[in-house]
Amino acid sequence: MASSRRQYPFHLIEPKWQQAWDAQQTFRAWNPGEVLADGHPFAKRHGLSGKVTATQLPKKFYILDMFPYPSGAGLHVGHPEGYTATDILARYRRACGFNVLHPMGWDSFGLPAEQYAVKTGQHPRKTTEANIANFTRQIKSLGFSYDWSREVATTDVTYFKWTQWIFLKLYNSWFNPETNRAEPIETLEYPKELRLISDWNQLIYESAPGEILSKEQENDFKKEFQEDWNRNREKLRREFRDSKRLAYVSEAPVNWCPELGTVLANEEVIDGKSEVGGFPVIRKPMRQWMLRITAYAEKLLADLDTIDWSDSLKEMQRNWIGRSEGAEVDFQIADCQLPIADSKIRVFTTRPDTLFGATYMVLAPEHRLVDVITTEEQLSAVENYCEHTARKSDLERTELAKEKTGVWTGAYAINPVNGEKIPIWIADYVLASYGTGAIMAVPAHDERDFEFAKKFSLPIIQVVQPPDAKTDWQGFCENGTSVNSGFLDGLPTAEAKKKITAWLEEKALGQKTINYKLRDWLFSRQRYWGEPFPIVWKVGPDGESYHEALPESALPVLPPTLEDYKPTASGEPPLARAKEWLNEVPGAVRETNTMPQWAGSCWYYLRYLDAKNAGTFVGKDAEHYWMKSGGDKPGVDLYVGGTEHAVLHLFYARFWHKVLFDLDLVSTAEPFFKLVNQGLILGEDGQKMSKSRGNVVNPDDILKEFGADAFRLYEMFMGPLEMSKPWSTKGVEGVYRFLGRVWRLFVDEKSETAFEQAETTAETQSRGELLDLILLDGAITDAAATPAQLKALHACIKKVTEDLDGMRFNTAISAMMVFINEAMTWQNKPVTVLKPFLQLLAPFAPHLAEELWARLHSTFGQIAPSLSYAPWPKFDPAQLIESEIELPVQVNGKFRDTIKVPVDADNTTIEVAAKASEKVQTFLSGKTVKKVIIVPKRMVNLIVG
RNA sequence: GCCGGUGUGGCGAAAUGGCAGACGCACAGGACUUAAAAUCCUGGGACCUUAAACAGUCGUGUGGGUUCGAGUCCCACCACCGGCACCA
Repeated sequence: MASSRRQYPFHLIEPKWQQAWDAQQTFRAWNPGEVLADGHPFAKRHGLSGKVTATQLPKKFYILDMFPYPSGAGLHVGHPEGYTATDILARYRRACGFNVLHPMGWDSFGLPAEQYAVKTGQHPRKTTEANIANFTRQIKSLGFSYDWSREVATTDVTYFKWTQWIFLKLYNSWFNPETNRAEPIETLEYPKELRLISDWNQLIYESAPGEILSKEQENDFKKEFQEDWNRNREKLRREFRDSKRLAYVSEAPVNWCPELGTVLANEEVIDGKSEVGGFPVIRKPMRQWMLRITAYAEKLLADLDTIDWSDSLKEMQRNWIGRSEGAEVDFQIADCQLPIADSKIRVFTTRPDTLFGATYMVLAPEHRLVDVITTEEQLSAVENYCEHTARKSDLERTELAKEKTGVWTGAYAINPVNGEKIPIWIADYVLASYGTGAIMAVPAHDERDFEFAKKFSLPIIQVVQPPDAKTDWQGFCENGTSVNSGFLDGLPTAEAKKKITAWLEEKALGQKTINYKLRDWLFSRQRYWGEPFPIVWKVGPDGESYHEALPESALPVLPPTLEDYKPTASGEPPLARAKEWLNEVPGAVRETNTMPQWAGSCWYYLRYLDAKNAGTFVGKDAEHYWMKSGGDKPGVDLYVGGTEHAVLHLFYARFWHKVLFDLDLVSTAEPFFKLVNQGLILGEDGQKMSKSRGNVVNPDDILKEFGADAFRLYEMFMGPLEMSKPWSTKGVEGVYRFLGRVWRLFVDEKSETAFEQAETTAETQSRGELLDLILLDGAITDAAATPAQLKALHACIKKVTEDLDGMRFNTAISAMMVFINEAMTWQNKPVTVLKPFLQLLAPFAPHLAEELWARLHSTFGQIAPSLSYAPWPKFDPAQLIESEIELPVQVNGKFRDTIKVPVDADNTTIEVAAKASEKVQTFLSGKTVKKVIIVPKRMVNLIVG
């Protein structure tokens, strides 16, 4: 493939500068309190030395990439798209004088390494390390300006120790609805009967009000109470406490894949089958760790308004949270002999105004009361139905959505507004997990209820009149006016909702409620290659087991060494195989689940701030400087990554961050101020890149043939960052040619020929020195620039600067192409024009720019200041001002000609000039000019009739 | 079904309501070369006229509208991509 002649010796230039940046730690970012390296270009630029304080440091700019999972397949061309965009901006911001934090790391826990371990017995750490090494090589070969001293990997013990530590924080916190924030579990108030024995007098008074006890009686009471306490209350207190923690245990149905012998996350299940292997997945209840993310639903929703994310992304998160306002209403079960708690069915509805139209009720098949209310005659039918639906997966339930199914329980409920007896059905179109798991069915004004009612011939009563009389009221689900609704009649929907809700509250039949689709986060996986929980299980005096957190001093909890990484035959996680490890803590057994891959990525952006800190997850000063006090924007200034993480990662990370914020461990409510999703890069055929399609492009191949600068430039030139766009290797050649033209603008052609000849015969080792054979073009001088040259330069500065601010990389590159196309025609090339141009090019093609920058300086006997920290060129508008401008002339709105007029010409002059144009005259002849529209400096339009 | 995004030459794309197609790819012609590659120069939306050009007409998914003027703003629709999907 690489047969054609190189445009320029990138194969020597790129490694040369990558090594130089590495050796000088050019891109090292400095924290407050750190001692700057002597002579570091950052120190020179900002006139700093020695130990720096937060106030001495310039403004921070935190620019972050979503760190990759280091897969065995290596980098694909999609990764460098976002990485290049952020790198360009990082370099640009450095030139603008910011203290830029631009780190990289590895989301290295994950299933592939584990599955490889199951197959081969190779420890996942080995696979992971090899993959990280390969990713590092590939990423470094692209010349990104990462501060590698801050590299983190979620699988590093020094990292996941703090992931476990944060888990302990979650475990040891509860969400206080009164203060509306997470608090240490110690602030939890227990119900009266569970309070600690802190005040005997109070206790004695409460158990025997009005009595005065003798000393003896009091002692007896204390003894008895203490014994009773020891028997029961400690356990009850613990259960109460555990039920409030942000990390808690529940029995939840999970996606169990018998074939793989593991539980899968929802996102790993596609169409009811495992993403890997395509094996069937069934629902199975298992003991699981959950995180109480639902407590943060409102904050996660409200704070979206404070961050600069795309509307579509915010919308996805809003949908995920699924907030809906409505009311809960209690329906009395008719002819009911049950205890009070069981005698009512509570429903959630967003349309309480339609209550008069409720003609039946539906319970989810899993609803608690199904067994209780079903009548003798209906028993077998109901049992049958429940059993049938239980066997269906979620997918089957929705797939069969077109055809509603259900069965009558034989029972009735009383509609609280009109006392009507309405039948209670069960149907799987009602989900147990949303709302109360029961609904009031209003078939006239709900599509699903309407369908169901038609199928089972249930009554349909109109209670909403559509605003347009022609609209059919049957199945009308929007807002209208209440009818057939007693005291609501005539009210528009919004008001009817308010009135009925107030009425229900007054009668204690219901209340206004807010419901969320969001569920708590299932946080445990039955895997080996994840963070072990810092949790042990103990057995209480009653023989029941309970969980307990390990102390911070027990961190990190390391995973055991195993021979076999498969889950046990009984379906227990692989960690259960390590008998010794399991029983390491005296009197306790370790938790054998591990955390999901999302755990590590929930806080890595914080670890970067202070990656080496052994004493805490992130130092306070570093956190405060980078996240809050040091810059214009709170949190990460710019976060770039793919849409595939639009909900999960970005949602989970926001949640953790908010908990840490509540616990006073971070200083902002949101982690990522601005977020941009880069678009997908498709294959050359316009299809998604995939091995099976055979359209995958390997960056290594492109780099080898065209170099890193061309690769970077092409990825940015393809189109707007956020769009999906197809790859074109021909397109790479185009920008590669552009870089070649830049090179030829600067170098002497004869010397390059000499270099090429020398290179073919040279030893490999000495090839780097051969670069010295290449000389600068003699036309480059320190002569003054012409106005035309300055105009070309400043037009370019303006466009590139504006486009970088707006992240329009493709048009910035085209502006540089325009400059080069013009500069190629110059006989004299003033150094004062070429230097600023190289600065503009530097963020995009840093290796080539550095090389030429160094040559320009050395040729003119100067020592080159670091290009990476050279102040960004200033645009001078004076250089673009012209004495004459071209104006388009339209006749009746159609373009006919252009005229040249002085830039400050008045309207009369312009009108005369426009009418004088020959081409225009042909359209004016025989007609009168009725109106002249002149937009200063833009155009002229003559209206004729 | 709902939500979001995108529709512009052969292709990737560009255009604060003001000369549509900058820049690049591919293509064609020319220069250089023994030749090729590389490089440099030139051309190019469609149609119609023409020896050629000039001029002209049409042209930004479709149909309307606002405006002196619309790729851009408004209304309705179509297609493709992404997300959600019985959430009461």
